[in-house]
Amino acid sequence: MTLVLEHPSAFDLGLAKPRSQTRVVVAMSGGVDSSVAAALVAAAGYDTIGITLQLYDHGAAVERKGACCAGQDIHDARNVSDALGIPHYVLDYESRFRQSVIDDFADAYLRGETPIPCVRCNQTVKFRDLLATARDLEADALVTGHYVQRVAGPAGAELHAALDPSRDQSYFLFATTREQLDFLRFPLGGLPKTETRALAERFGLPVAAKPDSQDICFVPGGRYADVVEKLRPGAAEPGEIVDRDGRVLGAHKGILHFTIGQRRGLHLGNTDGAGEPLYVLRLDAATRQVVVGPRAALGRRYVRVSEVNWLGDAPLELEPIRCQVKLRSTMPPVAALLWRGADDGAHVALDAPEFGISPGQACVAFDGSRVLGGGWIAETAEEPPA
RNA sequence: UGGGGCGUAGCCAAGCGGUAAGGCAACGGUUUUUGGUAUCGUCAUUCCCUGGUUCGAAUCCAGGCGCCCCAG
Repeated sequence: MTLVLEHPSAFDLGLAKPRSQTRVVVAMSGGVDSSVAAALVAAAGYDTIGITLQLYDHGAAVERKGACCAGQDIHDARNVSDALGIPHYVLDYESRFRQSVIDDFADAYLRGETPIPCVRCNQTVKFRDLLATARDLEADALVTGHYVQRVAGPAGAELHAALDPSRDQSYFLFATTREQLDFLRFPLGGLPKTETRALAERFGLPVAAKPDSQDICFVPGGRYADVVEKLRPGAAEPGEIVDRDGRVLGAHKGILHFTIGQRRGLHLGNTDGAGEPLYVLRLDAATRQVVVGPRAALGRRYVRVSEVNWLGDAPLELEPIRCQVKLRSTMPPVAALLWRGADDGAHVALDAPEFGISPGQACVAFDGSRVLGGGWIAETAEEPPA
C-alpha cells in the first residue's frame, strides 16, 4: 500500500469510466478509517463526494470520545472534506436510524435476545438508505471505511474478510446483498490499521490521531441498559435468578441487563462452596427468569439461523457443506457443517462446542477468507438434531 | 448454662505460636465498531469482644457474647 502513498493514481476502484467522470460517494463517519478512505478516493482523481449521516441525538454526543455520526464527528468529517477539497453533505437520518436500529435494539433485549446494532445499521441505514441516496446522486459507487475486501469473482462480486484478521469487520457486514456489493467499494480491506494511521498522517488529515470508536455509538458510557429503559419505560422488570433445577439463587433488575454467557453482574457469591463462577445460561422473557450454571453448561454444538443472506456461488442445499463459522465478531472461525433450513433459514452443526452463543447475534459462514453468507442466531441446542 | 462444636473480608474458606492462602462476588484497567467472554490488577495492619501468657497470638489461657448439634 506504500505504493499508494507515492503514486495515488495506483489506487483503483475497478470502475469502467475515466476517474474524473466517475462519481464516488464516501460514507464519512468522522473517524480515521473513513477519512482515509475518502482521501484515497479523492487523491486517485475520482469525482468524490463525502456524506456524513447524522444518526442520533447530537447534543449529548458532542463531548464524547469514540462515538461516530453525531456532534463532533460531523465537524471532523467536514474538516477532513475541506482539507481534501471535496464537497461534503450531512444527511439527517435520525428518524430512520431510530426506527431501523435503535427500536430493534431495545425490543431485542425485551425478548431476551442480544442485538447487534452495528449489523442493523449497515444493513439498513447505510447499505439500503445511504446507498439509494448515492444512486440518486448519480454516483457510480459507494465507498466505506470498513475493513473488508470485495473481490471480483467469476460469478460476481465476492465478500472477503480483511487482509488483517485483527481488523476484520466482515462479521458485521454479512447481510450485505450481492446487489449492494456490486455498488460498494472498501479501500481499507487490504491494509493493516497501522498503515491507515500512517496514511492519515501522510495525507495530513486532522483526525489522524483520533482514537478508534468502540462501544455502541448511540449509548453513552457503555450503559446500554439505561438506553433501553429510556426507550421502553417500565421494561426493566425485576425477576429471579435460578439454577437449572429452578432453585432460586437471587434476584435481578431486569433480563435486559444480561446476555447468554455473561458472568459478571449477577452479584451471586459462592453459595455451595464449589467456588465455580456462574454464567448466564438462558433468559426467559416470559417468566423474567435468568437461568445460571457452570461454564460447562454453556456448550452448544447446534445453531439454527434465520434470515440468511447467501453470498456463495452455489445455492445452499439440504446436503451439508463444510465451512467455518463465526458466532461472535472477535472469535476465530471454527469448523462446522451448514445446510439449508426452512424458509430462509439454515442449520449449523459445530465440530466442537462453543460457549455463550446468544440468539440475536449473527452467525457468519466462511470458506477461507470468503464470506459465504450469514444470518441471525434464532436458537441453539447442545447437540444437532439426529 | 448437661455434653459437644463453631465464630477469619459481602459469601465460602485455609491457617494449629513467628507476623492473614485460595475461590466466588465486587471494583478498576487491557482486549473489542454489538452484548458478552477472556485477561491483568485492587480488595482483612487484622482474625466475635475483653483481659492474660509470650520477644512474638487468628493460633495458648480465662471470662464474656453469638450461633449450631446432641441429650434432656
